[in-house]
Amino acid sequence: MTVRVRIAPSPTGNLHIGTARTAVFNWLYARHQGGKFIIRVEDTDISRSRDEYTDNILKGLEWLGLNWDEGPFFQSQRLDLYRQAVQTLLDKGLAYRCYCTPEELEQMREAQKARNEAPGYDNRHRNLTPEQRETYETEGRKPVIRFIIDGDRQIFWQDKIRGKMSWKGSDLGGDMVVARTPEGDEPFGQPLYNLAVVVDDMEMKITHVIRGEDHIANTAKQILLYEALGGEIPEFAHSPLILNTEGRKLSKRDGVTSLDDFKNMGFVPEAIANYMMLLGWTAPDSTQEIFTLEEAAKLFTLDRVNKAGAKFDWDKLDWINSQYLHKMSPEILVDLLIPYWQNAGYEFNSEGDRSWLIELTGIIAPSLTRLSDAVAESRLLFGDSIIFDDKGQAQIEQEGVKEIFAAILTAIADYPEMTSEDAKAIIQQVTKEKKVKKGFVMKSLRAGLTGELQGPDLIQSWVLLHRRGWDKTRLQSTVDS
RNA sequence: AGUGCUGUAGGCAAAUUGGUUAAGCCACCUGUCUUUCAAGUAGGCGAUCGCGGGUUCAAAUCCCGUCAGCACUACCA
Repeated sequence: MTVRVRIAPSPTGNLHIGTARTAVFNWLYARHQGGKFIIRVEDTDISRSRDEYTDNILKGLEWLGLNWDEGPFFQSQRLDLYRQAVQTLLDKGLAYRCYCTPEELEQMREAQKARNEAPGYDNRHRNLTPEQRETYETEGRKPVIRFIIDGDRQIFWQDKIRGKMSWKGSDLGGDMVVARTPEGDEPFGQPLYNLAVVVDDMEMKITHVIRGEDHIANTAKQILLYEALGGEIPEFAHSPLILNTEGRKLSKRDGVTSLDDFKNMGFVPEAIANYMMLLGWTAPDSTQEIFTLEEAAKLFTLDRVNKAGAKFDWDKLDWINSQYLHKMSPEILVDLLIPYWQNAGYEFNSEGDRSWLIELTGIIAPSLTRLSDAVAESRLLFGDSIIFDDKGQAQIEQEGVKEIFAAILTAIADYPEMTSEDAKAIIQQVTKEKKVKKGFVMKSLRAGLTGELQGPDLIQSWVLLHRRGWDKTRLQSTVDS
């Protein structure tokens, strides 16, 4: 039997980080098993679904590296299938028309709440007489279709992550709505989520449903639907949720939750995918944490997925991201950095200055945590002028600094092309000549060159500045001041 | 309110399924390197395994009880 799993996003917003994590787990499982990873867009709620979100979700999954084998399929194009299923349920007497109005239902729930009871439908229209039905029809009331849930039924399944699960029918909130109120003259309206999911999973021969634990209650309802429709019940695996710092389910309200947000903050897809898989899963040897999707796929099994929810930890994500940035070659990293520099308005030509930019990338790479850090890390190395911070300013105002700079300016005139060795030699020479400590020269030079007292390696920075003639303009401005 | 799930250091987590001082990573602290910072490297601090009983020579692991957190209870997905 070939394993077939799916990710079923709903296009009611941009790709959410929780959806991305579920997608990662599904992808890893499919690849580990040599199975198929399928995408199905659950857009049955037409009022909330939008094409731009679908686009965003698909692009996001692609960007993460989660290539799929089938789809994307769209539920909105498969409505007939669901309608047939609803009709089947009706024909078999497993579903019925409920004429309750939203107001009546609301009243019922409030009454239940007042009595301190769990809210749920009381199945009041399950056994309507033909006369009652006729009355409602003539009143012009349009029915929803409800699927009968046997309160005495005990539903079991063996969850691949949580083990034995058990649910009682009477705790499912009453007979469930599977089709909405019809808009026009149809016999029933838009089929709903739980039904569509089951119909699709049956039809697409999904073997393993891997999803978040917020779907546990749905599972019991869906199993009943599988039985009613005569489908083979797949395996279920409910992963823990991603929690915010307060320990609640991460939601849009927490601000940064869409994959785009993470992308814009300077995280690379490899790092995000890596962190996502670590949220709940541990490799067999339990010590390795840096994995590409392909590496993890070789080791991924559901029984090593943890059951407890995991709080999202920015520090850890940052660290993982830095690991990827640090081992990336400058030739590749530079292309990721260029947009940030452009955005910052730095002075360069992405083609003409490419080799210079690659060199710059090599210098600042070790200090990058996020791509966006490149702006601050390289700020001191762009432009013919500089801005001094307090410490830098204090340094160049010290006795003898201008003379040192003048000597250096004289020296570099002899070096149209200056190497690191040349730079060191110049420093050595000036130190001797001015009879000062080498540390003083270095510190002053750093201040005169970058305006600050700390930053990337001084020699390398200088060589870089020299190649664009900015060391001369910068030092000269101090000498002239 | 019901139902379900979960509970190991600040965070992520492991523990060959009862057996020596409860792994590892992030964060934090320190040394080292670089005459700067970061990175790297070496080391360190931090947990009476939610709590209370019980079984046992031995329990994070088994049993009973208890508490807490979260999720779900839509004509959303």
